[in-house]
Amino acid sequence: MAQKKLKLADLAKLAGVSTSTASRALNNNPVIKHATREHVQQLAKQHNFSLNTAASRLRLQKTKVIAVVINLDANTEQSIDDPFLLKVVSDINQAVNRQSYELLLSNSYMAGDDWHGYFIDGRRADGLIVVGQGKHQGRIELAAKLGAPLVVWGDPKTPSNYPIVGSDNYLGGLQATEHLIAKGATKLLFLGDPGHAEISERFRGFNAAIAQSRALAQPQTIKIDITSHAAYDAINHLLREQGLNFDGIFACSDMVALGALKALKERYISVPNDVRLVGFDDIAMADVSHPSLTTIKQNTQLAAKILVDKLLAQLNNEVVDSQEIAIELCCRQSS
Amino acid sequence: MAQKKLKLADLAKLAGVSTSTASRALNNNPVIKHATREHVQQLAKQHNFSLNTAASRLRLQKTKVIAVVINLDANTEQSIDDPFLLKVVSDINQAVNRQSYELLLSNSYMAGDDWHGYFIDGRRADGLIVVGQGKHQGRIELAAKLGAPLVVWGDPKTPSNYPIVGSDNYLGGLQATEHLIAKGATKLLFLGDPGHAEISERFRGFNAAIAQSRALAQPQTIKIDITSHAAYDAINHLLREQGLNFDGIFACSDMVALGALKALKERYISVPNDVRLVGFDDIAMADVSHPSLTTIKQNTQLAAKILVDKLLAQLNNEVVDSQEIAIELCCRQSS
DNA sequence: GAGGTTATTGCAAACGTTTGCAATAATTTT
DNA sequence: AAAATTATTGCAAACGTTTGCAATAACCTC
Repeated sequence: MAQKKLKLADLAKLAGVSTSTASRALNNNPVIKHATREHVQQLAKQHNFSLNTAASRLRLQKTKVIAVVINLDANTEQSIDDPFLLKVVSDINQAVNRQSYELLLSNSYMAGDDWHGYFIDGRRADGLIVVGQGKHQGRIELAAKLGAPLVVWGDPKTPSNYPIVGSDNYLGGLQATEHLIAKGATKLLFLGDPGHAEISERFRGFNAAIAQSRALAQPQTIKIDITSHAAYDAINHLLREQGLNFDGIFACSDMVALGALKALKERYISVPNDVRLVGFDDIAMADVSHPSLTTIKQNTQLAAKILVDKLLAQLNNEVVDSQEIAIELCCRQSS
Repeated sequence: MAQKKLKLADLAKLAGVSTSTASRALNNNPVIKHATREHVQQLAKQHNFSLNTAASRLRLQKTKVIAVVINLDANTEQSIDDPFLLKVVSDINQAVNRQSYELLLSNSYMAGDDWHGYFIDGRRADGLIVVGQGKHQGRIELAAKLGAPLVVWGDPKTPSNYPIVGSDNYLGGLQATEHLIAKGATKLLFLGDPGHAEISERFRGFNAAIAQSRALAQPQTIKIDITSHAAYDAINHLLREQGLNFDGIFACSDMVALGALKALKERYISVPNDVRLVGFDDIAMADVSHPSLTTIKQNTQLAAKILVDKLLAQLNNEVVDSQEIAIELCCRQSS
């Protein structure tokens, strides 16, 4: 029970070698004789020895930690509870671990405004992954300018002094809308908040698809918070005020789509017969919903891997660029 | 741009005081004259100074970090993607931050089997919150025995040498089932995996409710992985083989319930008219689904706060017990 | 078997804080 | 105004690693 913590010097004494040798043995330094290395390592295992990372980090000046900052606008309802964001974090966690780094989960509450100071100078992490571009990029820009190794999940088309990884939102919006049109929709509705960088790209794709096509009614745009609740309310409101004056919805996220779907089903408006509906993200619920949701799938697993790779490349002093991840239309029952 | 990192000694020199004084000034040590403290702090702000946490942790022998370990059985499909678990993690994150601790997100992949060694001896964290009791408690028990400050999200009724915080699963199962019966269900079906500690309690409640009641058919139990997909398959299989031989389902989680719901809706079985359905958790989707899902709400926010409080109490050498969190029946359209 | 190489180990310094104790400066008491 | 007290500050050690360099041990070569 809770015996005194073994330090490297103790382990070395047990093995009958110096601390330096023990250190090198544990780190598989090839300069150490095979036999002694084995001996030390076996002893370490036997006594459940673990290095003091605080000391190690101090000495090495690196932490083997990557901080993930959830960067949400204070004035939006889209929260850390958003299933898609959580999925992104979870995938990043896996990717980080696979590179044997650890993940410090953080948010602006803890980190304040000077992320470089807090994480990098403070030696809390070697680099930052920022999830969520937000509407204002000030803090990210600042951290990047101060030299923080950093990579952002967001809209890759945004000009920036830091690399951004994210889906091809424009193409996603375009394909989603083309799909709606192909399925016969003529009166289109966009549901989302074009104030967000990523969503504005989806919106651009939406408009481009409509411009390409002929004989379509003027599309409607409803600006709402990116939550299912806001979508539900918005659709209810629209139906109440103006009746069913649309036959195709491109929702900026699956949660938004599902909120809209609920409002439609409650009024016995058939999806996809009366209204075709396409979402964005491909969260788990898209497939479980009934009707299942046609959506633009974001490959978060691949994105997570690329985010981490790009961050590690920066730690390695390489220069890296923004990158777009291919999206994929998942055609299901709602369209 | 990326100038040399300021260390405390440098800041002290700037302020014209010794390192000790600077240190005390930054830590608001009352022994320091008010004027000098202000001076040092203002200088620190001005130069974006941050303490090197590695050095600080080494000296103080504590990290101000809490590790959260996602503890899932290797052989189950329920994954880190489970929306409910992610919600729990997210709520813990908030609670941890509110106590000005940081959150190290981890899993068995990184931590190996000796959590005490890895996190505590390794000075990666001051304490552990284990999310998910799993089917086997070996690693948790071991860590606790070795003296790791630790608290578990799981089934509080499980006898253990460590505190467990979780919902009153028995009562939840009981109330859910009583509700199904009150709504007229007579042929009940339990959907889940009683091998899990928490779910076995829900199952016990399910059976108790049935035992209390008269004139009910023998209930069915289908053992499945805790995923919507498994539930969907199971219900489909059951309907195909035996037809509709139940009129009430208690699903062990909302994801399971939603999977079941989809299978039912695809065969035009009315929920709640033909089959009443109750889930567990109250994830965001429960409300968005159509029909919306009656469920047993787990108060994850409160639970997170309690988990953190109990952990900090342990760090303070207090002895803490397991604790049950009250659940609440959320009656919606599916029943 | 002496001289030269090479393989293996150990010494000691450094990473940047915090803090007990001693030292000094400021204030009060007599 | 000297002595006694108290309020501030500084010195130096310690936290536990890692690593450049020097030292030793082992092996070759002729």
